[in-house]
Amino acid sequence: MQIYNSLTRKKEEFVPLKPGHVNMYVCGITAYDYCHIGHARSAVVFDVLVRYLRYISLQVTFVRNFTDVDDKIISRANREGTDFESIARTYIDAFYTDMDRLGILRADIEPKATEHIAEMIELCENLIAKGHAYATPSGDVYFRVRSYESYGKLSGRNVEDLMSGARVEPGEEKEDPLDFALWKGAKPGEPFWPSPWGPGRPGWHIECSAMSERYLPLPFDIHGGGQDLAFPHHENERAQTEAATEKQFVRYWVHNGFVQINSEKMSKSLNNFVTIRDILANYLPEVLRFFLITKHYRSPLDYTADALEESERALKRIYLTKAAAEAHVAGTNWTTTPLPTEIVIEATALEAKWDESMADDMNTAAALGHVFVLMKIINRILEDKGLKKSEQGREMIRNALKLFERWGEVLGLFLMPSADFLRQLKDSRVLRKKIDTELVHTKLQERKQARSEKDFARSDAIRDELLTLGVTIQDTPQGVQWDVE
RNA sequence: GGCGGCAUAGCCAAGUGGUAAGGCAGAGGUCUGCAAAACCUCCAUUCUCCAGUUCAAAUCUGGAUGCCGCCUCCA
Repeated sequence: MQIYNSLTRKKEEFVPLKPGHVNMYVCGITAYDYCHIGHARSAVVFDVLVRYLRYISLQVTFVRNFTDVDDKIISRANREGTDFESIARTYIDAFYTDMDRLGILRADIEPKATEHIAEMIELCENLIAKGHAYATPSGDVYFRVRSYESYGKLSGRNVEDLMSGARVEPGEEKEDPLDFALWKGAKPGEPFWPSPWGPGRPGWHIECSAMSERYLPLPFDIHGGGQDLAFPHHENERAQTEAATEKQFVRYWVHNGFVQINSEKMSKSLNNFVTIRDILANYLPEVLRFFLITKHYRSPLDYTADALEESERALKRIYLTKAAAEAHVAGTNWTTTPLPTEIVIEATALEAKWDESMADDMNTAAALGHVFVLMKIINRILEDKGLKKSEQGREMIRNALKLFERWGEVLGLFLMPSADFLRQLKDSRVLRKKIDTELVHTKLQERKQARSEKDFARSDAIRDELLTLGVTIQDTPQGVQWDVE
């Protein structure tokens, strides 16, 4: 496949270092709050990447860490009068709850920073020994940025440009404003671990360097994370690991784009964070997942309620088609009517097109387009009385269902039994629109009575009344059905 | 100020040299007591603007305009 490498700023052919095997590390969360939709996007993007790599028969070792000690965790613990461990535990548990609902596969290795303090200390010692870092009297250790000559390459900046924005906080003992902390001496009331520089705790960047090197041989193939992590976090990781090991750190850097809320950046000051929980209170997890892959992973994605509802409608259509297809292939008495060649040609081409889209820097937006074409093919057969009974048509639909399954496995979509999805969707809409189902059933009874008396004026009046509540009804041969729009 | 990205129909969105995927909305049709849902068909001679390269440009180059991100914790 082709993948965009942030380091070279180009799409490159992805060739794992060890044939057939991919080593991949993605920065996980800092466990100090509930995950928001931005975390969800990052998680889904790399989840699809792992699933896709496995789909193309590569073995993947996937490492995703947890930062479970950090300034923000500590300050939240202080604010809530508890310890940092309990804050970290709470939000790691919440992470699993949310991500499981989104169908995010567990990573193969999920290290926690506090379990790897020894490796971090060792890395600091190594950097000091090589002259890339230095300890200060108060027990901090800083990385000597100017000692690593390609600093800035990943994020596309040079040290001179960085100088203008750099500053030294009061109390810092840096040789150079650009230097960053590898180890922070403990202040009163903070958690600490013993070290050669006195009690303290690791800086954020060193955690990922230590944990990735601990579990993956260098250089490893893919390092992922959100776009904002490129600088300074990934830049610093790269500097630390390459300076310490004198080996290349990462072969392909992959960064996902941001989620915006109503065209604005999510930020503390705008107070517009939307958590996964907020969304899943109103929408099915699969709807959110679908929405998150409707756009290419490197582009910004704008979250709005309308956009999510559009995804919901689209998914509903897909499941309806899938349900119809499944019911159809279970039938009997087939004919030898041949399928028109143009349908056969289009369907045959579709699988290759889908593969091409995904192989092109994981173009999920294009891949979803092909899913809709597949639906159209299924529906064309189902709607044509001749083709519907045809043996060839049935085979085509069977194949289409197999494709749905294979593609769905990669995208993490369309995996529920159709009836379950459709039922859950209706329940979710009833809840969201606060529909009084008792009232609906009463009204439907009245309408049934009216219809049996051929009192269509009254029947239609009831229908209009329900419509104002957001309830649509359909008269089918199996009786009346209702749904929420 | 430095670095980077984006600009495709009413809206969302693919498309990096060969003549505009897909979705939503809209129009027509099938179905229906009428509807709805579902399905089918139609819906950009054109890709922000200007200049250039080329047999050929939404795609490459230069310029203009507009929007956005990073440079500080951030997915």
